[in-house]
Amino acid sequence: MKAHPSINRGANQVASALLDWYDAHHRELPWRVPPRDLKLGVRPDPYCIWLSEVMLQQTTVEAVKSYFTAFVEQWPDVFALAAADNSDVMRAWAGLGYYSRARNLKACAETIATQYAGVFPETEEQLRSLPGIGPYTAAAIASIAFNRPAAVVDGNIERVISRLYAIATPLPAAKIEIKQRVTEILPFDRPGDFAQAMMDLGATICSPKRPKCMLCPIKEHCAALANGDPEIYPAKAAKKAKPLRQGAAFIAVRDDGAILLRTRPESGLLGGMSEPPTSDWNSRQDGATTIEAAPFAAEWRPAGAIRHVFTHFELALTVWRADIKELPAVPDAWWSPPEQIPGEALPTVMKKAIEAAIPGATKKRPDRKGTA
DNA sequence: TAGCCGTGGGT
DNA sequence: TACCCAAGGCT
Repeated sequence: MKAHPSINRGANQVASALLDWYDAHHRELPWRVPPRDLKLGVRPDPYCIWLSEVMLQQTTVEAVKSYFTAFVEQWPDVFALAAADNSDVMRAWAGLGYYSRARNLKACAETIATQYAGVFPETEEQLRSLPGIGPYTAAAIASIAFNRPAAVVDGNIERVISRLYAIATPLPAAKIEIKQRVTEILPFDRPGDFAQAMMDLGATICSPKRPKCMLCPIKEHCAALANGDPEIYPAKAAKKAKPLRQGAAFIAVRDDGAILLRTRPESGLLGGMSEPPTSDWNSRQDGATTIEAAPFAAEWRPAGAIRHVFTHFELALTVWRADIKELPAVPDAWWSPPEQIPGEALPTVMKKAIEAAIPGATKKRPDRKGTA
């Protein structure tokens, strides 16, 4: 048999050992076709691979599972998703975070349906041109869905490779060298399984803290382990402190328990999601008087305070409540009845604010008549 | 290039 | 508690 096309023998040994480990120890995931089924000729559904990869961007596997299952059930293929209402997609995505992903997901589905006749392109270059698909996701879809030899580099693989070769250059500058190393050891017969094997290894063995090196299938090749301290890789630049922003949220409650909601602007923080009226989040440092930002005059009463940590700042919201009898006209807002509130496109921070004023209001609960 | 963009779980 | 981190993309 001809030698493997990889450049050096050590690289071949890494890929071979990793694939053997993957065959025996891979994770079972709702969107994954396991190696035993691939060998029987089962092909992954590109729609499911794409959907899962977008959901998994900066998001844990455990958080994604239930969302993925719900999405596939509600929208079984790219045509169904392309035909969906934007508001339904945002509601289904609520709680998963990074909401531009949901907007790009819908836009991508529409492009695939109309410009690609519902068939996903197979090359990295074509995939990369679609909304919400960057370098990582394009390579992941090309390799996992279409078994093309693409160099997949995510956070797991950055960690595995930087340890394997003891790369001292801090991220993100090290990404170029890391991608080159992945390209060198990429096995051309099973690129999809190789990418998933690297990610499983990073998630279960080559973890950020206290890696389980004794269980690692490629420990014999690991320069960081040989040097004595794998945990110091990957090197990263220092992080900046998060500023604190303050504001107020106004929970207007109708006689029947409905609350007033509005839609946030399409772009920016929590873009396109729903919320109770809020002040701006930098107007004053004293939350006690932000009542001036209320959407209309009423008997606003203090109803608590919440804090929420975003990626680049922390937010402290003073929550106000008013029980409304004569309904004021508020442009671009609507009254959401109690049974609809749990299904609204409410980000977690807004659910916290509502809960502060009306405990239990955002929780889904079984029908009382049916569970007596 | 670096800031913006969520959330929940682990330590 | 405070910090880190997760199958990143966009501007």
